[in-house]
Amino acid sequence: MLDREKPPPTLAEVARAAQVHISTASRVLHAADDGRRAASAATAERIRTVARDLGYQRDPTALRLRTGHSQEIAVIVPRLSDLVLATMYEGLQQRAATEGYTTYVSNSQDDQQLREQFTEAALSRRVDGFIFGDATLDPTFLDGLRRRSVPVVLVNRRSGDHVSSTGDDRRGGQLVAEHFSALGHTDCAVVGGRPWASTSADRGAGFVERMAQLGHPVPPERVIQTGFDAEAGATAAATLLRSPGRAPTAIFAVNDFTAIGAMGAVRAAGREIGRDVAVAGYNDTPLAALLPLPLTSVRSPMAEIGREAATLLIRSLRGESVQSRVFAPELMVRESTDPSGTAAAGRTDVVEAP
Amino acid sequence: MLDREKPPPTLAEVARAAQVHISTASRVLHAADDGRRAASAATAERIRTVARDLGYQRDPTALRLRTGHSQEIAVIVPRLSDLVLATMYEGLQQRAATEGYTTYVSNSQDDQQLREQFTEAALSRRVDGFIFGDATLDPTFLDGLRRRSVPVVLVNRRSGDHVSSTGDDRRGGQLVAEHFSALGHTDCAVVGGRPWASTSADRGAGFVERMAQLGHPVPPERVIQTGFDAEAGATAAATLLRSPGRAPTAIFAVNDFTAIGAMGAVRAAGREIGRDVAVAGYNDTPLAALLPLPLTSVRSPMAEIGREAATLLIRSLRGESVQSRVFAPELMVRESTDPSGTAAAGRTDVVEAP
DNA sequence: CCACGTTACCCAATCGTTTGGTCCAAACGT
DNA sequence: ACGTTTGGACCAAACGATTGGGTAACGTGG
Repeated sequence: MLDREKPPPTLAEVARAAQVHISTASRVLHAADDGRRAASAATAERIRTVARDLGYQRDPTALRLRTGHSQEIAVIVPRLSDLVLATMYEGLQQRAATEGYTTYVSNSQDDQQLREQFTEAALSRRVDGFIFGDATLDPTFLDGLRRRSVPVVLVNRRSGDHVSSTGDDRRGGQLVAEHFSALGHTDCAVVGGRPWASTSADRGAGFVERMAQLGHPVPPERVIQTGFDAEAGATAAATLLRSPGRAPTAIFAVNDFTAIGAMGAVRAAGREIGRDVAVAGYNDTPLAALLPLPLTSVRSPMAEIGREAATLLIRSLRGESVQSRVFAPELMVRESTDPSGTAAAGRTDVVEAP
Repeated sequence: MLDREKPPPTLAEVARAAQVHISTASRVLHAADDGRRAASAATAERIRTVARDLGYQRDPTALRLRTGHSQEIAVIVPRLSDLVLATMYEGLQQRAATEGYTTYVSNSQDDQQLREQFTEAALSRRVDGFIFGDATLDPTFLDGLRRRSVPVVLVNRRSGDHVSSTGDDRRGGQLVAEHFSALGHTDCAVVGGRPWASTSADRGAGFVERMAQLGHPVPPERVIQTGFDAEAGATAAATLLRSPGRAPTAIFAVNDFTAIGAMGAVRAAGREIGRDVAVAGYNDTPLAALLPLPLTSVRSPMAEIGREAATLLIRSLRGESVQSRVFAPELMVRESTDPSGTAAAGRTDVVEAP
């Protein structure tokens, strides 16, 4: 119970109260050098009780100044109001906290200038390492940090050969392709995302590649990358639906928000979702299952991906060598692609990834 | 450009290079005492150029140790994956950053034990102040912090007489009541929220109170408080729709996520949203307008509310006296309550709050 | 009785800043 | 011409911890 009125007790006060030297108290309370040089059992116990009684808590600021380690991790994400990143951050923050690290987070909005600005600011605050959730496929910026030997781990998006914790996006795209194909769709489209984000790029590539293998190639003009929000999905889908020639019968949106936008556009065009046009999303956000028309989506373990990112960074801060982790996705089939529940033989719930 | 290989230059190195005493350099570079005791113009300029050339950046850790101010703000929210809180946090973090404060955030999940745990942890890290986004109407916990003279500001939810930055939730509920009443609904219900959260309590109270004034009282069993997520909205709405007697013709969900859940339940019950049952939400999240069936919702300036919370706390840290801010809401009418656009005379967009 | 290894401590330097105190010289007022 | 102010700069003591380097006291084997 710290009180702001009178400042918290210092190590010196504890030492005085226990009638020992401050250094002895330090060694006893935080036996860094495995207690070899600590005090006798009796003295140690006395120091500990005094510390407890006084409510002593080591001042982290002084510790940092002395040791040079801030025990802080900077996290940079495109937007925290993106549920996917927020969830990953929750997992990451929780893991970091249990390992004694505190995290603090900034939104780069996928803007290179803001990204650099936050990075330099964090560096000047002497953070121990970084977790980037906003990496681009072009690793130039990250390579620069590596050259300055700044510890970095990526989350959600991969880039170059930097260590990352991600879902298997290519596989996720393939799962959707297999599902669409099984439902008999031969004329498909991909909406949303950005070419420089590995998530959407890999999801799209996996989808297109598998579709081609299955004999139904997706022409380039059927891949419309407009962004990650609902609005992006709406405009892309609207474009597809009024394109010359046959409109697609199935749309793969690279995340649930673009999927929701796409569903809106489908409905606005007077088509029925699921029946006329199938729509699938990605990430299986909590909303997907609860939408007025439940959305088929690829589930990736977002919190787990976040936790792993924190673990990877902390281990690499300890000098261990670490390598990227990739998490397997699952396809969750729902009415937006399969209104009558035919594909999964009457089931509308989990379909395991192979 | 800091490099992790060789440690960044210290003030002492700058002073040596500029041939002045370290204290002179300190005063010149960070004129705390309004420059009265600083150096001559020539010396000052010399020190500044040397500092720039060496890439000097003041070590925040040493600063904190010396001054006792951490320049840090702890933020505690129920869940960062809740878009509303995430958006407020974005605004708050941004404002804090421009004022030279860094923020760090934890999820309490509305659990009192976690809340206390995070608070004590932050206190032991010597944060300068707190912003709580998870306050309960019962101010006991916050009163305790005040007694220990810990600077606190609330965001989103109010509590007791603690300083807060919130939307005018009561007024928002009234707006929805007026809208429903104008559409001819006499039989309404409220779903979602928790009795101990001022947001949902005030929204519900404002709605019920105005509805009664307008001659259509809402019976207590028509107010079902189940939580804040989509699932909560779905179960509450399902209960209402299969209740004995007449089912309500209009549902006010205390936020957009519960509204989405409620819409799902309405559809699952075979009723048409907007025509058979009107549904309104709260917060006007970006999704609301882009749903397959656009959702009527009360807009509150979330980012602005967050920014103001940061401003209030920082000003109170500076010793200024501050008071709570309440932001006016606007009703955004869309198809989920008004499918043909009659109410707003053909318009489906903004209706200003009076 | 002495040399020596242990045990159980204490001492003091150090991390990078800020800031009240001191001091000298130049400027100033009368 | 002589005290008094003041601008400009230096000195050194903090802030709260860690940690390598002493050093008494004590037991023990030769």
